[in-house]
Amino acid sequence: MPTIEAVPPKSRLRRPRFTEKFSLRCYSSCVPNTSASAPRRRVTASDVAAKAGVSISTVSKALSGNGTVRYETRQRVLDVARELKYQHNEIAASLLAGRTNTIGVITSDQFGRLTAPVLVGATETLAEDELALLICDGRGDRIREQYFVNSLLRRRVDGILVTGRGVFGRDSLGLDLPVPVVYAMASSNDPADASVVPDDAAGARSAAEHLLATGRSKVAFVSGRSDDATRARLAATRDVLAAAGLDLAHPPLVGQWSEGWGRQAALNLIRAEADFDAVVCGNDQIARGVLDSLRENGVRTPDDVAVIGFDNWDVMVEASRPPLSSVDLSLQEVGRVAARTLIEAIASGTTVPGVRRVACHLVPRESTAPA
Amino acid sequence: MPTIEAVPPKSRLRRPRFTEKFSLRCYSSCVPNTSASAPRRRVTASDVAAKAGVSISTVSKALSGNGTVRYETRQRVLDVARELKYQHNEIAASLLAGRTNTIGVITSDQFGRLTAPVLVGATETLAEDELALLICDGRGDRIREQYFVNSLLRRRVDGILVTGRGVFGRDSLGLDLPVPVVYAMASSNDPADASVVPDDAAGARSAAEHLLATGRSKVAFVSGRSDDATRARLAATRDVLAAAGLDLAHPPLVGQWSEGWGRQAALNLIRAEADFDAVVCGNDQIARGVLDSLRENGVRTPDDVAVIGFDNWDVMVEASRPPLSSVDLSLQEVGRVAARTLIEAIASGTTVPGVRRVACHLVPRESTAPA
DNA sequence: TTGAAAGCGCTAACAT
DNA sequence: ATGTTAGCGCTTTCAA
Repeated sequence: MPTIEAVPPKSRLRRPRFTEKFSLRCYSSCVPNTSASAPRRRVTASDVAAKAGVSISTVSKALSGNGTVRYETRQRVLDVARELKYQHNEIAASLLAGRTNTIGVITSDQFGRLTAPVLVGATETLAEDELALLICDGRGDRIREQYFVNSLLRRRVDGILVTGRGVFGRDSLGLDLPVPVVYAMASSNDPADASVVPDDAAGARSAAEHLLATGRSKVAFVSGRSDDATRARLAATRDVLAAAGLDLAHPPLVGQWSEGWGRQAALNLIRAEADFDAVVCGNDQIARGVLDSLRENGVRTPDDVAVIGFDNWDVMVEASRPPLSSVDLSLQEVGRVAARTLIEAIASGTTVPGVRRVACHLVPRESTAPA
Repeated sequence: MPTIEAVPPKSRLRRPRFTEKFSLRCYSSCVPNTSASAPRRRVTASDVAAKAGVSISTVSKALSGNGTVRYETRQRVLDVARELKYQHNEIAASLLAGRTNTIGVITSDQFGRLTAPVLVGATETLAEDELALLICDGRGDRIREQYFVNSLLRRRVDGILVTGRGVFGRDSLGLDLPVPVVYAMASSNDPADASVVPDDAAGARSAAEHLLATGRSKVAFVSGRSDDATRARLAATRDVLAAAGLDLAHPPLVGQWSEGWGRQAALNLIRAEADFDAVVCGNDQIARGVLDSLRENGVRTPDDVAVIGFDNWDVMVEASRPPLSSVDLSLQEVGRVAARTLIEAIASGTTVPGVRRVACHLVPRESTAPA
């Protein structure tokens, strides 16, 4: 006979509070919403057991498919569960399993243009494995990050994903964390960490090769503030040119990551009477500025000059005149790879260190059509 | 004497698996990552208790500040906890408290331009109350949404936030959910639900008033595909004009939400030889297209024609020539209000139904400077 | 095939 | 002031 529990639903009027005022902030100091009317009682396995006339453990077995249960019994349990709208309590299960099937994400860039696609890729991959994402916005602030890391660990996440907004190095969250950490679109300065970034250099290489292949040879380079990404792309561009016995048609122009700077840079090139038939730009905004400025100064694209951007940002490439060729950083793929890396680290218990580079791909459009 | 538990750490080599193949999918079918090396054992309150020579409940009291503990005892417990790097297990606490301090978020728009700011505002407000966010990407697909709602409920979230990408109505998630639901930047078709959206009409009104106040009187209207937002803005614009004894200078032009359409629409106005001195645009992209097209056709902004957009999207307003005046939809504030609404609903146990409209604010820039 | 019992890590009455 | 005890909802030996 199953235990029929007639325990009166113990009303929890008051949410337990922590008011830890001492140095060790293990707990959260909590919200002042004490008003609470008792939350609706949820159906538990014991409710199902009672109604189905079996024990709780039989319910567990029937629902999980783990133990051995007679066919009819299982059917009855399933029916009752459905009828009662029973929902498995994953919190309780987590407690026992020592695993929450939850990943913590710390962004440095809220949900910016760079972070968002990474997150989309990651959520997708994690969702396939039924892993949920707990998101925190670290804003690139060490204090906030540390705070959220602790918060995530207290919630017993199985792993942590840190997203950044560039390939440049950032401080490690630390190696002594009890769960694996993977950096996406950011690389940790600590070589023992695992990071996933777009392969900027390869992207720049394919851009330069594309230009050469479509008959250009006098390439100019315009980018935003000098950083790792700009350096890598510039070096790669020069490599490809050098391999063809060429060099840049004009010293690299480095300024802001904006359309305004793109327009200015194009003017500079024109005023300097530089002899160029192609411009590689650090991002799509710069490229668009270059395009506009060239057009307004009587330089035709792609007839006279080819222009290529980075990011393949739909809003920019489509609105450009002509539509802009661009190097897609495959940010969603970066997110997916990071997620898979994390999943594997969790499964294996060890993180394979190092920087993984995800291939970029060139998306040719009219702005680099052969002259 | 405290119970000194010498239980050998039961290694959990295998993650418990569900292979439920029958109709009732209460549980997840799980990931095939069985390889697992045992996750590092975490420090528990009982470890702290043992080392501090007190009982577990004393540890709880000392750490939470709830019971009464002698000063020295508390200090000792705190010291040991810090030394052992004890981290409060919120999963266990949740189980008992019947509350997870976690909110589920279902987006319809991944992390698009509209959803992202809403999310930023919401995360901010929720984080202030130590609430975490579990994010799912519903992609506006009913099946996926339902799936994620169940997933969130199994994880026992305290409430659900649904974000959309417009003020237009959407299907309700249902009213029989055990936790409160709030719709942000989307309004549920069910009047019993709580929704938070930007006050589009008021925004359009302030735009029109701004134009009149700066000496314009012949207003044209260009927007994207006809929807609730467009209708509300158009009606509001007409109201303001009517109140001044005016009407639109040209029938409204409705097309796509793109720069290309903006350029086309401006051409249409010019070719139709419409007599206009201002254009209200449905979003910043359209406005920018209008600006570009006007300039390229010898119409000066703001001298001849004022142009105003919607969204106040930094990338667009700053790159426009001249910088674009725009109605900011206050999306972060929408997110914040939605979060607060949800927090209150959770605290009170009842959701106050209805649509809350958040004020928009006009950001005037050069494109509407007095002629 | 099923159920009783122990326990995941914590909290909260109730003793002492 | 501290400890004992009884759970929260679930899984999982182990016995029956």
